[in-house]
Amino acid sequence: MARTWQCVDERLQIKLPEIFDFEVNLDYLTRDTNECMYEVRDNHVTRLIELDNHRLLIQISAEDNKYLNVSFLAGTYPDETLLPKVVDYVWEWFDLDYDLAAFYEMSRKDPLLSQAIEKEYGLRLMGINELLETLCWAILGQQINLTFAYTLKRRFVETFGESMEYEGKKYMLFPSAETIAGLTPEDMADVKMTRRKSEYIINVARLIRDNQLTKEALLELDSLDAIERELTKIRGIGPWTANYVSMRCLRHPSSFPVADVGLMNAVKFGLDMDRKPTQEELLELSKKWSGFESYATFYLWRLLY
DNA sequence: GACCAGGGGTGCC
DNA sequence: GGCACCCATGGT
Repeated sequence: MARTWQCVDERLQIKLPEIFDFEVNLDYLTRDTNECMYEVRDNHVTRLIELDNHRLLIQISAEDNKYLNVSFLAGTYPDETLLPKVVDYVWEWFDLDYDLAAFYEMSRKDPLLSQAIEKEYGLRLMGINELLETLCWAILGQQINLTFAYTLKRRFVETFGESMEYEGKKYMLFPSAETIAGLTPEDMADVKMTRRKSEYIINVARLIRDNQLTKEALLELDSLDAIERELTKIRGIGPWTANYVSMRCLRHPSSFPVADVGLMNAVKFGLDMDRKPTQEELLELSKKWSGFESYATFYLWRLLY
């Protein structure tokens, strides 16, 4: 979709696609109060990003769900040449390319998805633009409850990430591949993730630092199977993590983390079952969602909130 | 104090 | 290739 935007008084105004609800998306962003990568307050979201070695503190709000407005805080208004990249960043983060109408049309035939859509109308699959951050988040979150996962991420980011202060608040950048690649599991002991996870994360950071693993190369692959094969070669990345990453970062439409406990619980809740569905049952269900599995998963997760 | 958590590796057969 | 077992800590 064409990206229509303009710059007015040092503020970017980005034209939104037809189906979009900013408040619903902000609700998603506040799913855990311990989130450390951005701050949601007074109907806007503020975060620190880095583009071409420039740090920008951006604040995003919406205008009638017709435009997103992006302003730059702390004197970080960039050179004009960087503005299109800010638009790209925001566009990707909010997944504004996705054809929500097509997903909704498919979902209306499915009672389970229909209830999720009614609850979350206008939600887009809020992503994680950086491959390293997505992989670290997925790995550290394996097999622990989400609340604890957010605590681990916060400790990790606050210990090893850089930040910018503005009006008494600290805005964090995720630690760089170089930084993480230089760590040892001992360095990460205070973060209190398992030693194994520390090893996985350091290894992934080294692959990314050395350009052996890039988002661009993964995006070149022609199928979800190929992405899964490539990612699961890496220690600590199994089918769940590969699908999670392809969903949140690579934006593949058909990612489906079948082993996901949250997804199982959501389906159990949505179908009023007295037990969690098995992976086989989930796969059977997902046949109806072919081509839309990523959004189906994302919307179903929201049933639990 | 048990049971579970947005899994994955390893070793055994 | 399927299965049991381990990781290891915190939330409920």
